[in-house]
Amino acid sequence: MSDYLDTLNEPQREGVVNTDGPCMLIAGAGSGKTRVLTFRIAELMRKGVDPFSIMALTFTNKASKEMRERIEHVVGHDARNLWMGTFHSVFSKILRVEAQHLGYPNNFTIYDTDDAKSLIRTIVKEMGLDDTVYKQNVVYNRISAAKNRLISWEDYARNPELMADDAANLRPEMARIYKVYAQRCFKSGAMDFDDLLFNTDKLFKEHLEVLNKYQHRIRYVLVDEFQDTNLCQYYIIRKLVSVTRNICVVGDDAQSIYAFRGADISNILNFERDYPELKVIKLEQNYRSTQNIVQAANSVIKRNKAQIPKNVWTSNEDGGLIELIKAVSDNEEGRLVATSIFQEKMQHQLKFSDFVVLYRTNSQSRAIEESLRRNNIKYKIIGGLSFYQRKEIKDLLAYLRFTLNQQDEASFRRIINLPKRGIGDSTVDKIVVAANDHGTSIWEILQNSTPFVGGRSAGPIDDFVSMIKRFSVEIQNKDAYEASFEIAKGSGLLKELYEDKTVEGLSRYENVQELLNAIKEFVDDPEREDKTLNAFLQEAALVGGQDEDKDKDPDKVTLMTIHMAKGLEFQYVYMVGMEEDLFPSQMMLSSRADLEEERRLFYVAITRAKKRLFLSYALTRYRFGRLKNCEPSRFIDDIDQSFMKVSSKFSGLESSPPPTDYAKKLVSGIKKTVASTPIKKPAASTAYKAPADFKPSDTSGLQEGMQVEHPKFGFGTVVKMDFSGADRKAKIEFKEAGEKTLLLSFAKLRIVQ
DNA sequence: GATAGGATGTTTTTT
DNA sequence: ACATCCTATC
Repeated sequence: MSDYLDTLNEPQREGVVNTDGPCMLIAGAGSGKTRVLTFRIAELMRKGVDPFSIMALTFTNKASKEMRERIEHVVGHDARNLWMGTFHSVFSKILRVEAQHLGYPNNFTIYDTDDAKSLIRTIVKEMGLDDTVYKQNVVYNRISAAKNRLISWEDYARNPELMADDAANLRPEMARIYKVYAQRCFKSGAMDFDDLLFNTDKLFKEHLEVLNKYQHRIRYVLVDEFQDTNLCQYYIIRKLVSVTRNICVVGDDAQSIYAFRGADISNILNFERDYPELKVIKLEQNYRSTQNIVQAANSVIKRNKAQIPKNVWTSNEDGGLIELIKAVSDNEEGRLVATSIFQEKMQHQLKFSDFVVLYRTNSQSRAIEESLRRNNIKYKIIGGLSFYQRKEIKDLLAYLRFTLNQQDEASFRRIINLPKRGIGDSTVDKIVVAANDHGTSIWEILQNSTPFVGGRSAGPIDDFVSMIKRFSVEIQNKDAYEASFEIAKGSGLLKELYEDKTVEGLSRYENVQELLNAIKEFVDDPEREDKTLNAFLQEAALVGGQDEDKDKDPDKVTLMTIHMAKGLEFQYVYMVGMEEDLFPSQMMLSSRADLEEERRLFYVAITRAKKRLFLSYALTRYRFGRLKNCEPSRFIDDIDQSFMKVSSKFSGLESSPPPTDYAKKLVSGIKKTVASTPIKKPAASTAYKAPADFKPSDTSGLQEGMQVEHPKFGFGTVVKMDFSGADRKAKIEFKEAGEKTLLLSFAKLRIVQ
């Protein structure tokens, strides 16, 4: 534990050793900032600082988990006593203890973005407003931005600037929606993600004795990815450290890519104003990338105006030049990337896992996936829906939440008619309106619903109420797992999913089982103190549920958006879709600030690469179902051209080029015209006749990319194998019948090749 | 009150 | 292209 200082360079060492007073570490890409942060915490503990008085805040669960592990590696078991976690989880823990000061119950519910948006939608409808003007996304973002800037609904309504802005944008009722939304959340005993921070600030502002308690309890605060903090987060930490002034923030203004969700880069740019005695340390040596990559990245970022001057350098080798790949179409782009990956892998004896394909938008993954599949290159996609966002999971969680908190309107709306029990939307609206009119709660109305709803609904409502009451008893008498299991059964959710024998239904059933397993694991975890269902729900709400990588084959090419790649590194990086309007996104062209954020995003993409970087663009691309002509991105020109070369072997102009997709499209277009009547899919599936000698093959060795024949659907290609559940599934793209997901234990498949 | 088919609106993402 | 949401219909 004593020798870690020897492994650091001078600025890193300074960042570790100067533990007291305000400190800002400006950490260039690949400069080892996480190491500094972990060693700094270790150093504090070595000096005898109680881990209970150190708070380390991150933005993602992944980052906090990683940091905790690294610290534990250095200081051992004591690390678990640190206040360490995401902003949201750390402050929701404080709020759970102090909720009563704000008039909230201790078991308040946490609304995720979906819950919040659907509540907003019902409110907009209820107020009789035009939901094409007051779109849920627009309203949500507006309210969220207000909370991030510490503007309460009261402040909002009396802020002339905001009101004028809303009036100018023809949405004058925004302030009223904010007000109703805030009140409804409060009445529901619920906080959305922004409330967790907004209310923490409110708590500290309005209850100085509480603030004082935490100011003395927490002596050191460290913030990772400081460039991503919003005003609200900054105010909270500033209040917390105002006694000790022991605040250390780490960040890189060049990698600030989250302004769209409230991150305020001025926090980092103006930090010194609040702390004149600030010690600024710059970590400028890059240990990750080659000379060419580091310098190319520098040449890009220097085109931005708003930034802290720094000089990122490396002593690494020059490395290969950055290659530019031109393609005729998005499909050809995919193919060229796949070919290049294959060649580079062979030539340099690399693993698939050394490669990443980055894109600006998720929709770009399709063309890439297809070509990787065709070339038998294994890949995985990071991102998309997380476990806790699936409908069936949210449904069961809503039952659990409502059983614990019967004021929760969002959960109530979700489960009242699920499974179908004859209580429709109009009845639900009547109940909610009655509760609001009488100044009472939904639950009160439900228990005596006859005066408010049509006679037909009264019976089912009574049944619902007694069911929830039964569940409440279960929760008091049983542990979280057993109670949840009873609720899943008793509500009819499990039964309904069990009876759905489609592949999707099966996987939904398995997902619910998996949720129950997670609760069991939670209950059985000997390290956990609070094993209540409430604690589980709080945690579940705050983990994005990045599905753990328990993949048995880790050697795969990674596909993801640039945003997801932040903080990661790969030997080879393919940045695809380098086209105007796509990257930079057309929506980011309106202001200089937006374009600069987009350029920082490009900077992040470049600096993920350790050895080689490839950029590619296509001249045509399908977007929103139409073929579009594209121009190369201006960002390509942002790179100092001395670090680049245009790839000639892939330019499609060589002697025997494979037929381009463009050419294929022409051909298929001609065929279509000749056939003149487009064949409808159902007609096609009946047209196929299985040969008389059809014999199903043994499918135990079935793999992605294999060609198969099905007695009903005809010929197809295996697109994806799914081993996650008890039953193996295969997603197959049939030539005539389209894409189907089949259970291998049932499906009769003949392997063609 | 349930359901099927038409209109609609599409960045990025965490909590 | 595609998913989601709303509306017309049973």
